[in-house]
Amino acid sequence: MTKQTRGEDTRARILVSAEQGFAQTGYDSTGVAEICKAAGVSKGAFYHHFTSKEEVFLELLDRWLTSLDRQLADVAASDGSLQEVLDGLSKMAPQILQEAGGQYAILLEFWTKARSDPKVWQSTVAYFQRYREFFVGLLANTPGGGSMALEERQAAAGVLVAMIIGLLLWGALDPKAADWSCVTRTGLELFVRGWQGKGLPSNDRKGEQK
Amino acid sequence: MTKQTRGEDTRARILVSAEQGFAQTGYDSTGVAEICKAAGVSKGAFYHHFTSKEEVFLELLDRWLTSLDRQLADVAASDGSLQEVLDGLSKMAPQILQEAGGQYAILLEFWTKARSDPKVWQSTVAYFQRYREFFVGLLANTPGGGSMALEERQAAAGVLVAMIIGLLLWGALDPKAADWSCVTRTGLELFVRGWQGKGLPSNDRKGEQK
DNA sequence: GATAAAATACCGACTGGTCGGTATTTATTG
DNA sequence: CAATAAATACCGACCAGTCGGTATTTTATC
Repeated sequence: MTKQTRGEDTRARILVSAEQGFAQTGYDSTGVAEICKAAGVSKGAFYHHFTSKEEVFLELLDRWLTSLDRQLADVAASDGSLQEVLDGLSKMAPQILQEAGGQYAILLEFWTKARSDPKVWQSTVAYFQRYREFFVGLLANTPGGGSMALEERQAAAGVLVAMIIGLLLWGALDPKAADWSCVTRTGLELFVRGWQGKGLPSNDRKGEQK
Repeated sequence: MTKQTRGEDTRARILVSAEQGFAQTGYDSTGVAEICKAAGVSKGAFYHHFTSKEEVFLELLDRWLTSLDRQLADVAASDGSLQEVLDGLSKMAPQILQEAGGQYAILLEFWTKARSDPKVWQSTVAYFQRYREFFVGLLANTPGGGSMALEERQAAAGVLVAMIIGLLLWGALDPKAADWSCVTRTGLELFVRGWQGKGLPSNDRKGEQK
């Protein structure tokens, strides 16, 4: 093993162990010593590759966001309709939510730390927004969606993102509380139906009561 | 001031300061000394009234859940329809979300700590479920809702709760990102429309009518 | 291609400071 | 003079980060 690859390997092992630690017990309660032990590496090696524990965290966040961007770009490039994209999301759901119980639990850590760390906050909030804007664009392509006021589309897109956030959080916290992929599918279905019925003034103003 | 009232006052001040601290900077980064200082109280007083920092946290959680139960009971007792209840929620939203940026930020702390503390986890998860079950009951009272399979109602109720969770989290994290009461209203509207259109195979299969 | 020099990867004992919690003392009330 | 409430000084565990030193690989020189 050449020197360089060895170094890269060590670095990678540290990142993996840190991610596991953060995901399982949180940033604060995961000590550097612990990470090192799990990675089979000394503290010296740790601080050889990273200047601080926080730097490790930020790199993990960065990697996560990058992969997210890639996924988003993929979906956006496919140029599908709302229905298609949400169907796609539906299909991705089981896999993502599967991981949510395990590795994706680090999501919670990102959101938690966003409160105290401005850098993390900015990144976190920014990708919420990015997702929302993405959906705003999508909604404009639905029948009647183009004529909708921007605010309405923004609000609806916000709802969608909030729903996804909620599902991820709840799913990560309590994977066995429900069949999450089923709930996700239902949520997206309801959303689409609600949105498509929005133009029509039918059932809302006077219609039902019970 | 009698001895007893003095004690109660001290105790209350500690709780308030602790809540503020936890909400603003999180459980871990809020030291006991800090809480005491904010409350204008000594460490001795703190440990006179509480056996540990964690006990304070659990009491705050307990109070929060109790008040939540009360609200839930109120709404349930009113025996309203889905529409009415969600309208009620819509009206409560501005107030709650107002506080979300400030005091309700402690919600995040509860959810965070739920990951590492089994007690907190149990409580947290339990009230998610309780809320969901509440909505399941409500959904049964909608036109056509009674005939719906239990799983469908559960999934839909889960969606609703997830949406609310997402809105609270996002709203607490970034109060200025949107007009949250508007987004909430939109979300509930979309949900109701989506749910009421659910029985009918209308919009997506073939034509449309109601 | 041998050898010296430099750079890189790594080790682990140690430190400085933080923080939850305790022990002891002092004040206040009934 | 009890007994409760509150203040102060202090302890010990823990932990992020440091530092002096070693081992291994690469580069330079002849």
